[in-house]
Amino acid sequence: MRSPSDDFISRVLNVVSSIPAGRAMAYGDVAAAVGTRAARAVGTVMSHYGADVPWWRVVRASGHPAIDHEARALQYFRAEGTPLKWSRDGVYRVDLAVARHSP
DNA sequence: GAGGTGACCCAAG
DNA sequence: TCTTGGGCCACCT
Repeated sequence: MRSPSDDFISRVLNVVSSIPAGRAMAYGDVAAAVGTRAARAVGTVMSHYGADVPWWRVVRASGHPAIDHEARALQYFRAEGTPLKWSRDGVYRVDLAVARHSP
């Protein structure tokens, strides 16, 4: 049973799960990969269905990880060797210039 | 069918 | 570099 809505969710999960370790994509890039501009919808859907996909590999266009999940994502990034850019205040962001994955 | 919400994006100051 | 405001799309009630 695949409702049209599930199709959107399945596409998002499929793209995210296709991101190799050590790389990352922006929400807008995932949205574009599924044929839409709904970057926010990607985040909303991931918040409920992202438990089965590497959600930490999806970050904002600025390189910041999902809000309230920076610490959780950081552990995965360090384990996978994802290129990070550190700020003086202890905040980090993914170096999409190097880690950006093209679908 | 309509309105509100959200793990967002972009441009300007 | 950081903050503010407006806009886009899909999901839920």
